[in-house]
Amino acid sequence: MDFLQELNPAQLEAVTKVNGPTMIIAGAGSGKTRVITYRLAFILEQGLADPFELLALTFTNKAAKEMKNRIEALVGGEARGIWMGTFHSVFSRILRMEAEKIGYTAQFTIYDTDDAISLIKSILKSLNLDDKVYKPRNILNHISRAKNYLIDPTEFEAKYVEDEKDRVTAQVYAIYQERCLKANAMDFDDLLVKPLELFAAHPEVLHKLQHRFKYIVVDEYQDTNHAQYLITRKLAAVHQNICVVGDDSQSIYAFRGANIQNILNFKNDYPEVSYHKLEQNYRSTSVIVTAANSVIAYNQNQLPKEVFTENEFGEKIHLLTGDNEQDESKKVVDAIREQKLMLNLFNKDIAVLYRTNAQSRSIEDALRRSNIPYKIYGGLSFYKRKEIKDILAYLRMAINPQDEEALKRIINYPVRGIGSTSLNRIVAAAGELKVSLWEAILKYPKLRLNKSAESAVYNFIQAIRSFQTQANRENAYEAAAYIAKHSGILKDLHSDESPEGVSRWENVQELLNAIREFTDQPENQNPSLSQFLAEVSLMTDQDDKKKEDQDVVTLMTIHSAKGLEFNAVFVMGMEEELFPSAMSSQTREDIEEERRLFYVAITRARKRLTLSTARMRYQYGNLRMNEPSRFLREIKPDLLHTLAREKERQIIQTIHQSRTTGVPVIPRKSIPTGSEGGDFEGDDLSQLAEGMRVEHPKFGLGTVTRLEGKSEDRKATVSFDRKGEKVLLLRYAKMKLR
DNA sequence: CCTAGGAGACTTTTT
DNA sequence: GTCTCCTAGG
Repeated sequence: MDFLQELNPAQLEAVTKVNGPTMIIAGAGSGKTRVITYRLAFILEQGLADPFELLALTFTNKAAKEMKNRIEALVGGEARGIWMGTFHSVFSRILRMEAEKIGYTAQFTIYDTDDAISLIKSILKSLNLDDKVYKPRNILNHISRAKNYLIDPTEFEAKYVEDEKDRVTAQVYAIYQERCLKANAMDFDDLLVKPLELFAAHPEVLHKLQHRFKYIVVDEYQDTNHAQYLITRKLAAVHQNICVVGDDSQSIYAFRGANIQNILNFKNDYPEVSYHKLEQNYRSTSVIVTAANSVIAYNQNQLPKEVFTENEFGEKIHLLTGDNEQDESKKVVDAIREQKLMLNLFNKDIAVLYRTNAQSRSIEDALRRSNIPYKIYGGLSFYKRKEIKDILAYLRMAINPQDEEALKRIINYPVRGIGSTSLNRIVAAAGELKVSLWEAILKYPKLRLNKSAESAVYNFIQAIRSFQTQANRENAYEAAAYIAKHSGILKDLHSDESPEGVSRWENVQELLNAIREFTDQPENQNPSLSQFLAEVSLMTDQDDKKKEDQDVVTLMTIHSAKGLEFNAVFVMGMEEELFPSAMSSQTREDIEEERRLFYVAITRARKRLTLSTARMRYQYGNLRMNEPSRFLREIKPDLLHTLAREKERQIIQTIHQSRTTGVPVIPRKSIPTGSEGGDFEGDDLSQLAEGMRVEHPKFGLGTVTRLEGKSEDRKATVSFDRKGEKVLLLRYAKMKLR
C-alpha cells in the first residue's frame, strides 16, 4: 500500500479511518478525489469488503468515471465491481431490477425536463386550463420541490394548497404521477423518490441493500437534496459506515433543491462522527487562496475551516474595466494574449467564466476576431436537439411503447397524415379509457378517425412493431440504424439541403456513431438498445470525451466550472445585478449562495486570476450601468493589482474606500451620470417627443421613433443614422437635442 | 401542413 | 437584444 505515502497527515487520517460515520470537509484544491479513491482502495486492500459491497455516489458521470479509473490504477480490475455512479444512475439501476414491485417494468423510460413540461401542458389542456396563467415550468418546479421533500400529491393537496395556483398544481401533480405510471416513465426526481417508496413498501429490498453496502461514500455532499439525504441515511443504517465528502463553501445548487443543511447538520445525525478537514490547497497560489478566504469570510452560514497553501505568493489579481461589454471582452482577449506569452500558456490552460450564458456572445466575438480558438460549454446540449430527440423518441417507442411523450413526438413525424385533429381524438380516447396512448391507438378502428388517418395509424403501429422486433433481436447499433432508416427520418433530413439541415443530418449520424461505439465496447456485457437508452437518458454533454484534449480556450458559466481547474481564469461581468444576480440579491441566503459561487470561480485558478467589469452593458435589451460587484470589495485590497491606467486606479480606489466602512456596503442601484461619458453633457430629456432629432455620445445622430414606459422606466427607440435602431433608457442615456 | 411574425420571457441546471 | 413558443393565415 505504497500509495499511502503520498498523503499529508490530514489526508492519511481521512483515508484510513474507514469505520463509522465520517465527514470530510475538503477545501478547494485539497486533494478530495485522491482521498476518496485512496479510501476505497484502502478498504479493498485491507480486505474489509468486496468491491460489490462498496457504494460510491457522485453527482456527475464524469466524476464517477474519473474515480473509477483512478481506483483501477490503484487496485486493478476489481475496481470495476464497485457500485459507483451518479445517484440517478445507481438508483435507476436498482429500480430496473425491482420495477415490477412498484407497477413499472424494467424498460421504463426516463422523462427529461422537456418531456415533463410537455406532459404538464397536455394535462393542463385536458383540464381546460390556460398554460399562460398556469405556467408549466413553474408547476414542474413545484412538483419537483414537493418530490424532493417526499410530499406526495395527497399530502400536497392536504397541506400545501393556499391559493388557486397551488390547487391547480396539486391537481396536475396527481394526474402527472398517474400519467407517468401509465406511460411506464419516471422523471429525474422519481429516480430518487421511487427507491424510497420501494423501500417503504418492500422492506426486504432495503434490508438486502443495507446489508450489502458495507461502506458508502457520498461525494459533493453539500449538493444533496432531502431525498438523497434520506436514501443515503437509510442505506447506511445497518453498517453505519457512511462517509460524506464535500465543501459547504462550494454549495451552489440550492436553487435546484440542494439542501446545505445536510452537510451542516451531519454531526447532529451522527454524533459519533469522525470529522476530517482537508485544508491544504495544492492547486493555487497564495494570492488566490487568500483572496478566496477573504471573500468567503463574509458568509455567516458555514463550517469553520482555514484553507491555506504552501505554494508561492504568485501574481496579484488583475481587474479590467471596459466601457461596455465589447470593450470588456476586448480587454480580456488582450490579457489572454499577454498571459499566454508571459506564462507560456496553451489555450487549454485558460478559462473564461461568467454568471449567465447570455454573456458568452461578446467574448466569443472578440476571441473570433483574434483567431483564438475556443469552446463553449452549456447552451443547448446535443441530446436536446430536435433531431436527436426525434430519433431517441423512436428508439424509446421500440423499447417502451407506453411512452406517451415519445409517441406524441413521432406519431406525425415524418409527416404521415395524423394531424392535430386525429391526435386530439386519440388523446381524448386514451383519457376516457384510462389507458396509454399506445393502447388507445391499438384500438384504432374504434377511434372514429377519418379513413386516411385510420390507415396511417395502422401503418404507424406496424412500423413500431417491426422496430420492437429489431430492438429485441439485434444489438443497439443494428436496431438504431434500422429504425433511423425505416422511420423515414434520415430521408427527411437528407432532403433538407440548407446548412442547418445538413448539420441536423450530421448530428443524427453522430448519434448513430455513438451508439455503435456503445455497442462495440468490448467490456459491454449488454449492448442492447434498451441498455443504451437506459444510459443515454442520464447522460449529458459534459460527458463528451472527444472534445477534451483540443487546445482551445474554455468558455463556461461558473456553475459548469465547478470541479475544474485552469492555470489562468478570467471572471467576466463583475457587476452588481449581474453577479450577484439581481434575482439572487433579495435575502442573505441568496447573497451567500452567490458569494459561494464567486468562491468557486476564484478557486478554479491555479496561477492567474483576472476579473473584469463593464461600465455599461445591454441587459434584456436596455442599456444598463451597474456598479462594480460588492464581491470585488471583499477581496483583500493588497491582493489586487493596481494598474497604471488612471481610470482603473479610480475604480479600485472607490472599491477600497467603501470597504473601510466595515460591513459590506450595498451599492446604489444606479450610478450618477457624471464623469464617465467624458465631456459629453446630456440635455434634459423630459420633453422628448417622437420625431425629434438627438445626438448620442456613442451612436451619433438619430431620430426618436418611439417613446414608452413612464418615470424611471421611460425609454426611447431611436433610429440612429449610422448605428441603426436602439432602445435607450432615458434614465441613463445622455443625449443632446438637435 | 407549413410559415412568418408577434408576444413574452429572460439566472444558474451535475441528473 | 435574442430566443422560443404559439397562432393565424396561406
